[in-house]
Amino acid sequence: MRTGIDGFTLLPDHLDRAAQAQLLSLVDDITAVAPFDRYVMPGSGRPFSIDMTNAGPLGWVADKSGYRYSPTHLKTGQPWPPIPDPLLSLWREVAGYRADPECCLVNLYRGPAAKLGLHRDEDEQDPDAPILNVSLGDTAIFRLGGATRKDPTRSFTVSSGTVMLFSGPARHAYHGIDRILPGSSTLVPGGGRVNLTLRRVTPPVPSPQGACAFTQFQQAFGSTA
DNA sequence: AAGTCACT
DNA sequence: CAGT
Repeated sequence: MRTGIDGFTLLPDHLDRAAQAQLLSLVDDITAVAPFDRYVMPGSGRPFSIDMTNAGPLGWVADKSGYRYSPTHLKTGQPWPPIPDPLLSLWREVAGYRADPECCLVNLYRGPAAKLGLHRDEDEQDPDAPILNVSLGDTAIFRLGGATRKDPTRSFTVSSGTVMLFSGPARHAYHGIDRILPGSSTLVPGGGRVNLTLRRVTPPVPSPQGACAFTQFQQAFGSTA
């Protein structure tokens, strides 16, 4: 589907109700191990308005010191649970990337105050891998801009089962969630929206360019010297 | 500022 | 609703 920004793909209703319910159930399994957390913003220490957790070898975290990827949950200290197979399958089907994602960030938007301001995903070391986004539950008003904060933005709704892919230029585009439309879905008990974003964090080996055998050896086996 | 708001 |  074309939308104005190169590399952006919108797939409304890509997942049927059964698939949505399955993913939500898998999110329950994730949060049983890695409970939702309410991060605070770097510097200000003000809390986000949404709850977050992760699956995968690396999880996106935030605290007063900054944004980063962590192999463990900030509060429990435990590793994140693995990314469920159906999500890996979805990535392989839709993302068109040669390596699997390392992070599934789970965002829970609940209540009228839940939003996420315009931002770019720029904490990943692999700048080329696409980002895959899955909407579950209540409809959100999503905003998509461009490469800089000054670029024009436009908003549109994303309902449960919608999948979005950000590749190429859209991979680094500003985006955010303006608000949630309460009561727009019955999928999430008690209402709310669950958003999943699948990210590749580290560059896969061997790297596409710079295919130096020694570098590949170092990347594969680690360098201790 | 992965924020919030008032105003056009 | 989009921009400041």
